[in-house]
Amino acid sequence: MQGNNHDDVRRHNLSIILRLVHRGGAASRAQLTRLTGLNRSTIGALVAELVERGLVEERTPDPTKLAGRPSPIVAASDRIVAIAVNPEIDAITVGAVALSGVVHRLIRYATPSSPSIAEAVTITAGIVAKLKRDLGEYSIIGIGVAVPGLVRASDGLVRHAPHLGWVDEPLCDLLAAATGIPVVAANDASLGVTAERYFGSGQGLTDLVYLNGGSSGIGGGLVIGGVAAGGQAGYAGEFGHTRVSDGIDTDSAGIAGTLEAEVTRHALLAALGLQAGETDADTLERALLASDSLIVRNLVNRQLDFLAIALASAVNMLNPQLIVLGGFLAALHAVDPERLNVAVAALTLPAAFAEVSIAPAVLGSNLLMIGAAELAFEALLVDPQQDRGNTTGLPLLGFRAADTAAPTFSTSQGHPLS
Amino acid sequence: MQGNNHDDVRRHNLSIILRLVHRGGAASRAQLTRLTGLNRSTIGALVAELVERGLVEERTPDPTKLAGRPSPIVAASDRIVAIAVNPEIDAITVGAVALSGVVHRLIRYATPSSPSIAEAVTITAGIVAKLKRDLGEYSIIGIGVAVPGLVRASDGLVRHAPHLGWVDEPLCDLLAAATGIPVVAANDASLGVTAERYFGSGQGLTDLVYLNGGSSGIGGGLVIGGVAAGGQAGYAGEFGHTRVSDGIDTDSAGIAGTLEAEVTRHALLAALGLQAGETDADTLERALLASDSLIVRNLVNRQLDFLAIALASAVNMLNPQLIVLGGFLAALHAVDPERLNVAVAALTLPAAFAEVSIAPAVLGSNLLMIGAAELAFEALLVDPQQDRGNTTGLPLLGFRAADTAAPTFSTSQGHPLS
DNA sequence: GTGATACGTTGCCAATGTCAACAAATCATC
DNA sequence: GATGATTTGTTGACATTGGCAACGTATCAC
Repeated sequence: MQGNNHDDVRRHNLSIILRLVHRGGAASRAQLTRLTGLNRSTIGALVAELVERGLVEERTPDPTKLAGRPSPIVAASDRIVAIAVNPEIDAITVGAVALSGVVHRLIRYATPSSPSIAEAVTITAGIVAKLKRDLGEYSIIGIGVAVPGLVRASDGLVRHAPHLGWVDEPLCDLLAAATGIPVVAANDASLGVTAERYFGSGQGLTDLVYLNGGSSGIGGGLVIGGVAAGGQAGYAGEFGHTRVSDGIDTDSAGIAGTLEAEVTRHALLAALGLQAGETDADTLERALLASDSLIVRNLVNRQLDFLAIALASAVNMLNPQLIVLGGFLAALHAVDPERLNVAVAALTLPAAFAEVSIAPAVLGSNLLMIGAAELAFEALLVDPQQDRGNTTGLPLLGFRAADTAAPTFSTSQGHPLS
Repeated sequence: MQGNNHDDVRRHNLSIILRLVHRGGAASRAQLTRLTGLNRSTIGALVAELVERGLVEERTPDPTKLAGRPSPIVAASDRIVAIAVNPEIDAITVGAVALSGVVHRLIRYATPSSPSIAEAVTITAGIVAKLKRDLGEYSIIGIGVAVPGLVRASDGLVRHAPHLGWVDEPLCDLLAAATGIPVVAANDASLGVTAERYFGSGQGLTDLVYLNGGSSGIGGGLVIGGVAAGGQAGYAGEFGHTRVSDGIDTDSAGIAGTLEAEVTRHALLAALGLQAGETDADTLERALLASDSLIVRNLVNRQLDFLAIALASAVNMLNPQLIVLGGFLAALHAVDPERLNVAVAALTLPAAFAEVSIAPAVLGSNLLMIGAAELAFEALLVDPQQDRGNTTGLPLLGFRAADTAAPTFSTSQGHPLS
């Protein structure tokens, strides 16, 4: 229950403009005027401040067919960069993502075994140090980490990452100390839903359920009423432990009859005769679609029916607009979307089912990079004036590398923003 | 994505002060200063505006033991009134609830049979007309209806109220036309969670799950991330249709093995040898606690275990701080809270279970009156300046009865606010 | 009664968005 | 190519609002 003062208005308006150009792509000043309802002169002043802070750039107007004075294009800067990190069992992936959506760098560092927390921090810090040098002229405003496990929202403590064997590890503090850059972390599936919500199949929706099927289990994330729902401590979205049967098989948490116990990637691979380590999501989907084995088909149907029970629970409880399926759940869905639809319809209230869609995730391998970068950008998007009070005259947005060697890009590719 | 201007700041600040004194009870100006972070002079100006609009009243300071000038007490007005309506199968209950929390009137109109939509509107409009006369000097700002069924949030259409037999009834429009007062409607359980959240056991919490057990089934409501989660169309919270077993019994929607199919008030009453129509929630709870029948105890245990499955799904999915149980679910809980706790713990992730509590609803029979009134107050709380632009000099907040007959109160009782 | 403390009130100030008038840049038409 | 219509950026005056400091006021402790 905080009161508003003038600074809040300015901050809010700057925040809205920055969010619009970051998430919606470049927009003309005239478009911003219409979208925000603010006055032309106000937009002019706000954009000027964002330009001065280096957060957006103004480009010459696009040639348009309309009469009238052309409006300059406002685009999020390529030079404001977040570092996205995703530690996994066999590799650590690090990306440098600009506010504009451009992925400047994408580095996958394979590890011989599942990294300990110390190894993960050391490896990441090393990659970050290199990125600092390479991206010397860019402002690195933060690091976002997508963790395959439970992450406490308040301080980024990794409560339990079963896959990696981490328990109660202060990942954020360690990585911040090792790099000198602010670090935020969250559950990977929560970040997946963030990415899908802003840049994927959930654009513009307010009530969104995301389920991701990974090799170690099923996780998910929620957007409810337009806000990412983390729950009290950030553990929301654990769909894998939803009860779907009276079976006795247990999941990773030792609970019987859950979605994660009944619907597994492992079982699908085994039925197909594929090796776990060598099969990515696309390969699995192609193999499932190509298979004419009755055993495989029966397994798929069985898993789809269990999945439907969990989705039905979510639909009845949350009345979402869209359910997004990622990982091997997307592959399952691709085999027989109609079966899933019918099964969910049979278990839900007609009114709630009427306007829900079930769709595969559209963002591919960059999903977690985009989500983790978004997490790191959030502080800046909430308050684009973070460096106010700075009297040095220098931009203080996050860390600025001292080294100014010309950057060379190994990867440079935009979000599917437009 | 709307921009802020000056009016928004003022509106927001007025809104916050009004919410504080409405939901938190009377507060001194000095307290408001501390709570909002606003300046003393600003609080003075804002409170003066609210007083002028008749929304709050300033009282002489309470005698305090502190040194210094005493601060006037700001309290929500008794004269700003919302009308709460709850149609049920055997009666229509109408209450007149003041912004201060005082319940000026509470009228239960018994109906010989389940009312049709036309009957419900006519009966309600009659009671409202009488309330208008009786409360002539008061401003009636709106009507809130708690409907036992699915209500579309966008326009208050009653999609399906199985208990009453209503399908796609434009209740809000009909009642607004019959009374001349703006009407809003929502699902009764959603309003229950609103009431519990602001005035009951969920005060100050941001993530809250509410399940209510009624004679016709099990409904519920959610507060997620501090906002009431209605889902895309307002149908969220239908916990009754969560799958809890592989059983073949079906619920009111024809779905088998759901919470509502396995956990019923009817079965409890039958085991106790009680009549449905004559047993209220308290009586049921006392009978359950007093019973030493093994059959009853086994049934209770069975129902508690099924309830635990549904609650565990909610905990894993939503990571709430509190689960509130109302109606006969509170009675079930009272019999053996520990059994329920243990059963939920066994089905949830330890991290998510660690900080969740399961508690009975504390608001009694006034629950829906308070929730429905809150729904009607919401527009005023969002924008206390609703009548700006009014040049007549008269207060235009909602309807003002023409008749000024001195009101006599049949019921006058405060919320459990303080 | 005196001082300390806490708080309301008042007048001035700074920040911000709005508005209206004007300038600039484009398209359509002649 | 000149002209008008249209759209938009720019500029300066303006209104509104909350912050702030000085002052006044009401209580308590001694």
